[in-house]
Amino acid sequence: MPELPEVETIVRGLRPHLIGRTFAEVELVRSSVLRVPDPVTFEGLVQGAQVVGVGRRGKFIHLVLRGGPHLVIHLGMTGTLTLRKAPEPRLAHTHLVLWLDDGRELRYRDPRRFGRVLLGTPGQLERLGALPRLGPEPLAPTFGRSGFAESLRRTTRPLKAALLDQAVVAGCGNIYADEACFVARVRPTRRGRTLSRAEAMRLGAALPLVMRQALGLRGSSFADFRDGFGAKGEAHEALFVYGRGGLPCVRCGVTLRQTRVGGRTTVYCHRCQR
DNA sequence: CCCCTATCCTGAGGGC
DNA sequence: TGCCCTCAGGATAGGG
Repeated sequence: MPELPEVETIVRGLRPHLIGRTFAEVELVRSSVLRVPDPVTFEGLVQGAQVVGVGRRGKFIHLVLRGGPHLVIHLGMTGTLTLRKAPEPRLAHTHLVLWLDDGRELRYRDPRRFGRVLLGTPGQLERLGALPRLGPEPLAPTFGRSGFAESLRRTTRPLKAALLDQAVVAGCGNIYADEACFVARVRPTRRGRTLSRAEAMRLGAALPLVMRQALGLRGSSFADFRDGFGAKGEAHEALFVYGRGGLPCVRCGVTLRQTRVGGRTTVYCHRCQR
């Protein structure tokens, strides 16, 4: 499941390879991955367009095209965006192939199809309501002053549900929500309202910390995540709680508890986290 | 307004 | 060996 560190790994890897390149050919294999008006316009606008920027907002990848439109890609659960030499075999569930002017292909693949592709200027996409409202960026230097900690203290939802809400904080998913709660020593089941100022501040510090750590290890690869060249990350080997229900807490040794919060599997240490 | 649940989708893994 | 069942979860629609 690509979250912020995984998406940022892809963006940083692809950027120097894509900037300045032109999309020579567009192959839209499964047009239902497009969530914008019509496939014909899509192909017309993307074909021949030059990439002038590669960025990220939350879990959305933005390929900025000359003239203003953004090709926006969300990877959902199982999406990958990889650069390949044309003759390399194409995996099943490859929904979109963009041929570059240097003989390589940018391939968008997503077996579970929770991802999507958008195209439009930022203004157009906003008017269409195609992009959700996104909260502050955990890696931004201003994150500490973004009001994130305060917004946690205003909700009656469980912490876990608030952390997964992209309007509260951009880019957090199931892995790093659990990891941040562990580092901040707060139970993900706690209602936001019940947090002390100190606990909310600890979460505000923990989230950028766990994400920077994961980014340094090029993301967590369980089943699906691959970087822009098909390689796995190593961050999953350094996780404290995610995927470790029933195993001993790395801090105190007690058995980690696994439960469901906000419809998601949630793992925490009932001794370290209060 | 806010919160919660069901839904989309495929592949992996367990049980028999 | 193969079949069936369950489970994984990001975002969103719709109900309470």
